[in-house]
Amino acid sequence: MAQFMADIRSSLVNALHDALSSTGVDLPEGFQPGLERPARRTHGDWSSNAALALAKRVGCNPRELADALAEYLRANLPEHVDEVSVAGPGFVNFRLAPTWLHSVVTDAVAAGVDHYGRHNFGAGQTVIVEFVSANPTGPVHAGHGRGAAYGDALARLLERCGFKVYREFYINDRGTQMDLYAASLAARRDGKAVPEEGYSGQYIEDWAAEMPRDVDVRSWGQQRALADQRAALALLSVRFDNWFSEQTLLDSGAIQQTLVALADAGATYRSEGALWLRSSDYGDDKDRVLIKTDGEYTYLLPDIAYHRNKLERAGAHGLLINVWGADHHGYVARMKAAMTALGCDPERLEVVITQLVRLERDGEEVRISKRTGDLIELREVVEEVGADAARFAYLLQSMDTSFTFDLDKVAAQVMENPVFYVQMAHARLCSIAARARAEGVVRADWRDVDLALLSHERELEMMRQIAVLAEVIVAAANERAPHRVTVWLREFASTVHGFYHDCYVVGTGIAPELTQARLVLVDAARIGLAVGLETLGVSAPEAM
RNA sequence: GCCCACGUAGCUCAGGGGAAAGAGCACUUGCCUCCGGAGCAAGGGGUCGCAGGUUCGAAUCCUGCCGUGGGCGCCA
Repeated sequence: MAQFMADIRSSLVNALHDALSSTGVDLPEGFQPGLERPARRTHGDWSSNAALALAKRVGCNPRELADALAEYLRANLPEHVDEVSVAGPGFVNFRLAPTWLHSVVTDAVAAGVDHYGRHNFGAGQTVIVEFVSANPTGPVHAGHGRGAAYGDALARLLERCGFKVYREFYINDRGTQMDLYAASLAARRDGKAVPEEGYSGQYIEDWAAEMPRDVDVRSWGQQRALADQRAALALLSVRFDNWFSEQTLLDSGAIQQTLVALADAGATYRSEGALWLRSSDYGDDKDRVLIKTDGEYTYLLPDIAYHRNKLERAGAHGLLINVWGADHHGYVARMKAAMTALGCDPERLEVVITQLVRLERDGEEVRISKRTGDLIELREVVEEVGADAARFAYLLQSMDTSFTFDLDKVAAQVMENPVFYVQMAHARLCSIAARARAEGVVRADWRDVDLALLSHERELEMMRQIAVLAEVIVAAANERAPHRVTVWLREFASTVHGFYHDCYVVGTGIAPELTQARLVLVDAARIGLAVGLETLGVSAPEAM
């Protein structure tokens, strides 16, 4: 599996190193020959720009250097390499032997869905991924869905890379917004107008109507909102390991301890009746208030205490990843400043900003507005389009782009909807295997099957892409970019449909040995699709 | 005004130092004796926002400008 990929890669890098030293090039400190997959297959399976990068230093023509490297490499062919060539301005291209692809297939089949594309470079490291963290003052809306799908997919990717991951939701269950929320609920229950700056929206009416008379409004309202959020997120298959209450930080004294720690660090001062954090000493634009003149904490102070708590739980080498909406980006500098003031490495806190979501229905924009109360709830979105389609749509693009979620298109169970295209590819592979069973084909052990029979371009392409998946998972995890997996899935599904169309597996005209080889390939491809879908948290149905 | 992200095909978006710019949708045209046609194949469609710079090489990195969205609270 990934083991093999690492091996082919390092074997090529080592070979390039040897070739370079044979030419007597004196290499810059720590030089690593570049090795990448060429955009065009005609350029080979792997390509190195080492000659281009070093030509100037050596003082010769890049082609000449590339020729010298290629000559050495041809005389000392690394394993699985069929051909070494020089092309373009001075690229050294490697073409691999089919044996390489055969091991890709057997690795995938041997590893299965649970182990293929699994890596262990994260072993021993804890990551706390905090996401959604909506206020407990109402339902989660469609915009939260993006953070929810993203946070969970990122967690899954990190888990596949060996990290110990905690999914965490921070509950702002105290402060001004909670007061306003409780006041709004009480007002509507009593048939009065909601207070100024209060919460309106239909859900306030509904919840106020179902609220018993003799309850603590705050507490009841909070439980009501949390239950609703939890249920809506569960509909999207997002579950948290920890729902962390801000109130517990007050109860445990953690906030007081944080104040003391900040004061000890000389990072606070009193001015104009408030307590300030010297955040501008630590990279923020300005200083920030921690305790208001009325004695109440700002949002920031408990949140600093919370991050301190998380760092402690994550351990010495632990990492915190926060997923915040674009409307919170201005908050990043002050939180990092606070972490720095407390003497911890700000690098251990990573904040991913997700750009906002635009909703469309029938090509018309649907406003996600809290003020008017006509927000589209996440629950509505999931109920309308389904959890799989919603997640796939949320994870289709980079989090850096604000994207348009078209409810009609995402809901459509048709080919133009990528999630069905990908799931269909998986179902088709399953149906081939089922067909083989129904036809009474006895599957040989994959170790006894001659994979050299797989020579159709569709088959070769499938094998190459299965190999790429293992790298895609690493890149997606390291770049915090689950959409890389989504992109791979779409491309791979396209190859699978092509294979399905061109390469029959069972049938009267198919040689039994070829059927066997293709059944193994079908299994490997099915595993690839299932692994990709699993890292996104999208189901891989056997039939549709 | 300052800060962040984005600007790539008609639309939604990949690619984020390398070789001739990609996908899906939409449009045009082919393909069902046979594992599900919910599919496959072919075609048209681009000054990669604009202008400089760095580099052997820039859609990609840097600077400025223009445009879009978001932020700039003792709200969260």
